[in-house]
Amino acid sequence: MKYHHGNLKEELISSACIICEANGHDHMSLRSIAKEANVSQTAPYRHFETKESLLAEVSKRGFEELTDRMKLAISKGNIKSANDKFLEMGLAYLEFGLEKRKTYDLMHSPIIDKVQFPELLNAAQGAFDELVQILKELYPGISEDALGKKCIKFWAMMHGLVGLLDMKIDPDVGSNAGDAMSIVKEDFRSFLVESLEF
Amino acid sequence: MKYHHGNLKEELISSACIICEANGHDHMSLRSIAKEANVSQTAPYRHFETKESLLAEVSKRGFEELTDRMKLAISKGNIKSANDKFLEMGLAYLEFGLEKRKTYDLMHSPIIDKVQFPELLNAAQGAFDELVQILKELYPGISEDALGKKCIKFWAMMHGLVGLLDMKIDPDVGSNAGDAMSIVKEDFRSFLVESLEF
DNA sequence: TAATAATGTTAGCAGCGTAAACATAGTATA
DNA sequence: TATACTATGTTTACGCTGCTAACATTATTA
Repeated sequence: MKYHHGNLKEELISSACIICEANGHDHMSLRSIAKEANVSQTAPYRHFETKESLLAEVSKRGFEELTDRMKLAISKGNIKSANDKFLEMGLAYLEFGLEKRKTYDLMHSPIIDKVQFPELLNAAQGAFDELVQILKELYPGISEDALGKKCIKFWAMMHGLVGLLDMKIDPDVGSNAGDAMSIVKEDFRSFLVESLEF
Repeated sequence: MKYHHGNLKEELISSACIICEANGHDHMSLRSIAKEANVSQTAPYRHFETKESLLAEVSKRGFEELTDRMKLAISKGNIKSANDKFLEMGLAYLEFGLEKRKTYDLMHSPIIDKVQFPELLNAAQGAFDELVQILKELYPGISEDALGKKCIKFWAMMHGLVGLLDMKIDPDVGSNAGDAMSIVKEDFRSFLVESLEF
C-alpha cells in the first residue's frame, strides 16, 4: 500500500456518488467515504475544503447526468417532431428523478448553497437550457418573455411531478423500480400531451 | 424555577418552529432547542422519541399554517368566482413558500419519513385537499381521473415555482422580502391566468 | 397515605466535521 | 545529483451532535 493514493479525489467523488444514492445525503459522513477509499478520515481535506464542497461535486455530476439523459432522449433516430422530443425529454427527466431519487434530492437540497459553487450552478443551468431549446422548437417565434414563463412552468411541473410520483409509487416495488416506471410512463405521456394543450 | 416545566412539549415545538425558520432545519440541534427552553439537553426525550419526531411536528404545523392561509385566501369577501379563488389560493401558497422558506424546505425534506408520522401525512393531505376543492369548482362535472391529473399538475407547478422563484429573487433583498413578493405577485397572477388557459 | 407514573437532571457513549501538527512522496531548481 | 518546495497523506484532538442509562423530583391515583 503506497502512501500516496494517486487518484484519491476522483475516487472520493465516485464513492460519494454511490453512498449518496444508497443512503441519502443526510446519512453520509465524510469519514465513511474516506474509509471506503482506505484512507484516513482527514485525507479528503487535501481535495475538498469542506464536506459541502464534496457534496456540491456529487450534485454537479447529477446535473451532468441529467443533461446527458435529456440530450440522449431527443437524439434518438425515430424522434423527429418537436412535440415528440418534448415528450421524450420529459420522460427522461422523470426517469432520472425516480431512478436516482436520492441524488435528485441532493441536487435540490438547500444544504448546498449553489451560489458558492459556480460550476454546480453552471451544470444546473445546462439541464435547464435543454428544456429552453425544446420549447423554442415547440413554439417557434415565441417572445423571450413568454418563453421564459413556459420554461418555468414546465420545469416546475416536472420537478413537482418527481416529488409527487415518488410519493405515490408503491414502496414495495423497491429495487424493481423499472416496472413502476413503465406503469407510470404511459400516464405521463398523456399527462404531458394534455399539458401541451393547456 | 420549578422542577416541572408544565408546558414543555408545547414550548419545545414553538421554539423549534422559530429556530427552524431562522436557521434552517439542518442548522438546528435538539440541544439548542432545549437550551432555549431553559431545560436540560435530554428533557425533550420525555416528549419526543427522536429529533425526527420533533421535526415532524414542526413540519405538521407548517402544513397546518399553509392550509389555513389557503382557506383564508378564498374566503375573503370580495372573492367570488372560482377563477379568482384559484388565483388567490395560488398566491397564498406562493407567499407561504417564500415567506417561510426554511419551514417549507423542512416540509418537503426527505429527512422526515412522512409515512412514519400519520398526523403529518394528514396535515399535508389537508393542504392538497384545498386545491382539489377549488379545481372541482373551477371545472364542474370533471371526471375524478381528470381532476386528479389537474391537481397534480397545478400542485407540481406551484411547488416547482416556489423553488424557482426563490432562486431568482435577488438575495440582497434579504429581510425586505415583502417588496420582492409584491414584484412577483403581478407576474404570478398573469402566469396563473395563462396556466388556466393552458 | 403509599404506590405509581410522569417529567425532569446528570453523566457518558460513539459519531460527526474540522483544524493543527507532523510525515512522506513527488517535482522543480541550483 | 543535491536541495528546496509543494502536494498529499497521517495522527491527534476539539467541540458539537443525537441518544441512552441511571437517578431525582413531582403529580396522580388506589
